[in-house]
Amino acid sequence: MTLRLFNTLTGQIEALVPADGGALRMYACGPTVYDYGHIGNFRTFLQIDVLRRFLHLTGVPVRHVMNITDVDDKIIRNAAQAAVPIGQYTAQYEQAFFEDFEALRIERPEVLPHATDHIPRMVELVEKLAAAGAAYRTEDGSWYFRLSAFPEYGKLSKKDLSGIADGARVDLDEYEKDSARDFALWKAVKEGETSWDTAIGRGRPGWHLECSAMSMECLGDSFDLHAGGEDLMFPHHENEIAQSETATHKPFVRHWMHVRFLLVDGKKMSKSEGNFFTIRDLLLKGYKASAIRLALISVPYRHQLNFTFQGLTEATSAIDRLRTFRGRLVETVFPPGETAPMQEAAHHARAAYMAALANDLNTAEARAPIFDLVRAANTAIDQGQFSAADSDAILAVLQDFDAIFDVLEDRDDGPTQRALVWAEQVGRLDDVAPELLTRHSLTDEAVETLVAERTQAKLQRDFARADQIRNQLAQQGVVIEDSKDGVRWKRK
RNA sequence: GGCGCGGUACCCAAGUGGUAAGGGAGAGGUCUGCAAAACCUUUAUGCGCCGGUUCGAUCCCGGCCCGCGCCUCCA
Repeated sequence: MTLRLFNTLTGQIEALVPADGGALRMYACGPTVYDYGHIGNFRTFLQIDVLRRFLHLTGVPVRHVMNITDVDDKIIRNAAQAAVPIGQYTAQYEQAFFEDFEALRIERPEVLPHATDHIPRMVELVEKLAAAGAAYRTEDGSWYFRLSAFPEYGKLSKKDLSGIADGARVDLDEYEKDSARDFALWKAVKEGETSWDTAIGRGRPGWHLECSAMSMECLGDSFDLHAGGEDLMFPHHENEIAQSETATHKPFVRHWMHVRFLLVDGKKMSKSEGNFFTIRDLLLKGYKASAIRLALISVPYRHQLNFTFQGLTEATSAIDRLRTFRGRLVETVFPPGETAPMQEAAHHARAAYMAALANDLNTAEARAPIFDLVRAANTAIDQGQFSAADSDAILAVLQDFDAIFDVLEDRDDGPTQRALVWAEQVGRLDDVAPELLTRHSLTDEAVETLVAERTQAKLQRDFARADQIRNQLAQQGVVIEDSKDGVRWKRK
């Protein structure tokens, strides 16, 4: 099954296949590690994770490169304020970023280049552009890209910049950019700033240059897919195309994927609006990592996602339903054999699920057949028309579902515990939801003991005692479920 | 102003030229000592408004209203 994915460059939904028949070579613009990542950042990374997981599920090997921008204006400014070297400053946020990555179960890209490790490649690229007459140096020692050298500029974002590109030239005496739209390739050193001494002078790379240099170094002059948030389309990706294609005279990227923004309560997230959330903020409020993951991927990547706390709560309930169902299949002993309706239902669910994903990664549509299957199977089980092979077939479908969504296994405790430890370290315990602190006051063994005592009480028809224990456990976040096959409990 | 996206039930959210997936929430019921879980039933003659094309439009075309994003650092 071939993935059909919208291509920003052509405006069409097109098959995404490796050009050379080997691994699909993809590049995603990664984080600038100057602060904690927010849910908007992670929506983009999660959607890219859905893409790579689907490629894997369909047997397409992937070589995925994501850069770490570890030098830029904000980093230099913040590191100076903290009076530490930028490498020390960025290390803590890079570590935090990957902790959040792991909490959300985002798969690690194959290659994670750091900008500061690839300065020579960037310098080479500037030299190459300068030789071609497409880059020039200003009096202060900065280098700019000459937009007029690349007539196709604007082809990705569909902007017509012809009127601006030919705008008024300024006198050479003013030592300014030749054209207002020309963008910086290399920024000359300023007093006290981190810089590199190179053949093109002392300074540091511009952001756009970093991505061109590292992507081509890791993936070749032309590669299959480049992904990022919609805001990067212009000017960042447009500039990457201009630099790269001017330098190589080859098509830079065949397929461009842009993830639309996440809104919070209908508005773009920003610190000034007060609707700005990091993953850690949500974990401390008591939301589960799996719920965050599901909420952020359930709306297809080409649609705006309006993030709300209610949405997180709904995702939590949806996950509970799936986990409960799977638990039922795993724990129940069904009679041997298979039933035609259930085999058919399983087959149909998988086909519908895969087709929805193959169609431009429609995650919302992909969920539906899975929930249909849950209902059909639960009904069949209740009616005693369900066999062991049906269970196996459905578990296999769930496994494929989880190969993308990855929420069925309850691994939520780890991220929450780590967030609590972090909150203590950085002095944010005041932001922790109270129930989170009491939730884990009971060990599994203690719960088992109480559950056993309650079962005993029930056998003796001492329902008052049994209910008392159940209430006590509920207050500590443990839910009890009685069934024919025994007592189940889970942490809420 | 330029470019682009969206407006579907109480909420979230797919989708199709032939009469509306799924999730959540609510209500009633089955089961249960009672709950929980699970299942069943139920909640849009309707898909922003007005025209047009069509045998037929929520889905195509035009206009209007409303919301949002990008155009500057930004996922």
